[in-house]
Amino acid sequence: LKMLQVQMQKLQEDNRTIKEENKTLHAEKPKRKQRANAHDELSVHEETISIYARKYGMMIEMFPSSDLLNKRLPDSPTPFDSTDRYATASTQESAFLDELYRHFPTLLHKVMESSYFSDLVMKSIPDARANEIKKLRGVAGDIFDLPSKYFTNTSYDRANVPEIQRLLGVMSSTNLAYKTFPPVLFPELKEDRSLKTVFGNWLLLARILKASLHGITSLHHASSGRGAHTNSMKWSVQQVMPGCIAWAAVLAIFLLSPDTEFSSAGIGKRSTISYKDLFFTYKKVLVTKWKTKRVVQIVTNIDHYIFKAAQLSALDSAVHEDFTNTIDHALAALDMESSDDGSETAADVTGPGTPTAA
DNA sequence: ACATTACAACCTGATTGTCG
DNA sequence: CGACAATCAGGTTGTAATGT
Repeated sequence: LKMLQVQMQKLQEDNRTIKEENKTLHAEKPKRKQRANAHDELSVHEETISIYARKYGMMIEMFPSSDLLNKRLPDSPTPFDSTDRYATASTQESAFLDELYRHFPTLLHKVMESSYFSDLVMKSIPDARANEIKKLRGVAGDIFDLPSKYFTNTSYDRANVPEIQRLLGVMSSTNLAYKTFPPVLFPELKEDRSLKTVFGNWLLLARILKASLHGITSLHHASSGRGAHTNSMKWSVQQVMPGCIAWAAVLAIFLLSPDTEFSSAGIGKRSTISYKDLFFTYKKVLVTKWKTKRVVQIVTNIDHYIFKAAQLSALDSAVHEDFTNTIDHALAALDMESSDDGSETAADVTGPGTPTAA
């Protein structure tokens, strides 16, 4: 009897502590309810924010830091496309905010300091990206002109495929040293230390962007006009921006890498590639060189491939490529016409603006 | 120190929605 | 209705917290 009493006492004690614990747990639960209420107030904007966040993640910034999203726009911000954007940490932040506030419509500006906004943006970006990656994996074979089996199975041993090693400039599968500017970014895979021709393989980048913006079927035949809205319609995109070219370059490398998933932290688990750093570097190069002849040329090519060629009548892909070659050559000949504002930054005006071979 | 559980991030297949 | 893309729900995987 004594033993039972002792046991009973102990059980009661346990029960009390459990009840206490339960109380604190319940005390924390209402927070979620409150959040749900706050959610209701702001939820009118949910869809709008989500759409713009998805676009933002692809066209502007792949890896925004969540605390910067809540900052107020400075009175006289550094313009997002200013060449001295990257001069100091504070100009970078200022330009980031300038770009952020230009991207999201004025209607949303008052909501942008809430954590509801940043949470939603931070959730939407990887979500949208996963969607694009899935689409791209299906057509990666066509994009790279390689067997599609390399890409459809995420854990295919890409590290040991010689063609892919060549694209990434990796010598052996054991020594995994990835470059910031791998050969795949250069025309005819010819690396150029001075970076004069970087992003010169515009066709690859254009294919990636076209598949993402106009749907994967747009790669093979001109859209027949029916079907659901594509990203480009929902976002009303008419031209490419530095951010999305960098986005395409990063995704090209990711698709070739042995990584099986694209973490939102921006580091490849297997490859240890820092996609975040790559994106930052690529965007920086593109923003600071945006007005140079070479970059203007590349951007014009990409814009034509994605936005002009898409509207022309149905052509099968072989004819289609001949056609883009023609455009390419014509543009190379006309060169100056494509950059009517003409102002080039001091650096990188050398070189005869050779046409990029396709 | 190791095993287990809980949870979040991500991917995928299935479903839903939209257009001509 | 057919074709297509967006979205949802469920499964998988990696990881931090917790238990043994």
